[in-house]
Amino acid sequence: MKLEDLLKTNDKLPESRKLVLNMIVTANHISEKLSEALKPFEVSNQQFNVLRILRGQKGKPANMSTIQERMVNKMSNTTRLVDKLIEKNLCERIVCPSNRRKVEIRITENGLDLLEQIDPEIDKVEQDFAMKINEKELLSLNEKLNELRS
Amino acid sequence: MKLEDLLKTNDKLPESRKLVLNMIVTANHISEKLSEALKPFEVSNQQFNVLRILRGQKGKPANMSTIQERMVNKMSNTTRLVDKLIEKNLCERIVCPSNRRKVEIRITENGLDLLEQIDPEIDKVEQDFAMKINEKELLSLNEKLNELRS
DNA sequence: GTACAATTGTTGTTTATACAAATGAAATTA
DNA sequence: TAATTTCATTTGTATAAACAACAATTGTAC
Repeated sequence: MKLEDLLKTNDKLPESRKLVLNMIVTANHISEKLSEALKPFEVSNQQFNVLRILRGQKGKPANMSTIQERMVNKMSNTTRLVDKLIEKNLCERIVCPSNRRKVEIRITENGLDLLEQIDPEIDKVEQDFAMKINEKELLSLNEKLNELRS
Repeated sequence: MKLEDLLKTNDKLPESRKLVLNMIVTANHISEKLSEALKPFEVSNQQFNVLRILRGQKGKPANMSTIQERMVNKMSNTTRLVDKLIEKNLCERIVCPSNRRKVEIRITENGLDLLEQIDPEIDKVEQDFAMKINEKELLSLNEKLNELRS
């Protein structure tokens, strides 16, 4: 959908402003699709993000700072996010034996099971989204997005 | 910055997933730049968005539903957002005389003055961001983002 | 005109987020 | 070894967002 139609404006916007608005609107759009897909599983985008990070550890536990630096949305409150996951028995927290300032967060069997159920749904959302452009465009778009953050 | 470095992952991600993550991360990045620029003026991204919509009315008042449909982040609570702007004397609300369910929101002189101060700062952020790619790429990127929402 | 549905905004409540300060443990240093 | 600094995480608090319920006004059918 054209940006101007979406924002229902008649004004001619400069391309740089269009880019900024387009980025934000498009990212919102895909975030909504993701959270819709996650809804039946009762986990938020952020909670899902943490679960995937924990699975990515492949058995090794993660501590708070590791999770935080790998998150898509850097947010201050990883503690409370992990608390939610623990309540749902999707991960567990143990005080690190070698350094008691640290904690070790580990995904549970339960959490791994849930991720396996969720995976195909998320793949579908991601592919439906990316499918809108062709393979070559996809690769170049990913490169361009990297450049925009430099 | 490369996405994999940003998320500090060693896993090879499929391009469709990269696109989704890249979009979200890049949009967060630009939103942060915007809210940094707005900070000295003590308005949030959303409040700024509403102010620009009101200015775009060119003298005509807007009602709640108009504002809502033009907002970049569709959010339920336009009422309270406008309340904040009224507190700061940046806009005013009058009950619509022809239909008393409706309200008419109008930007104040004060609000217009503030926008004039803010404008160059935001332009700068937008241009710094878009500058990272060349003019031709910028145009094609904007088109591609439109397609991704279709 | 009265009843009923639709429209337009507002409010209440719960949950999430941002930022700063506090806690408690470990490492450093004097 | 006592005091200080640094580190890793947690907690407090204020603000914002999401979602549902509510209220007021209008339009329409009878």
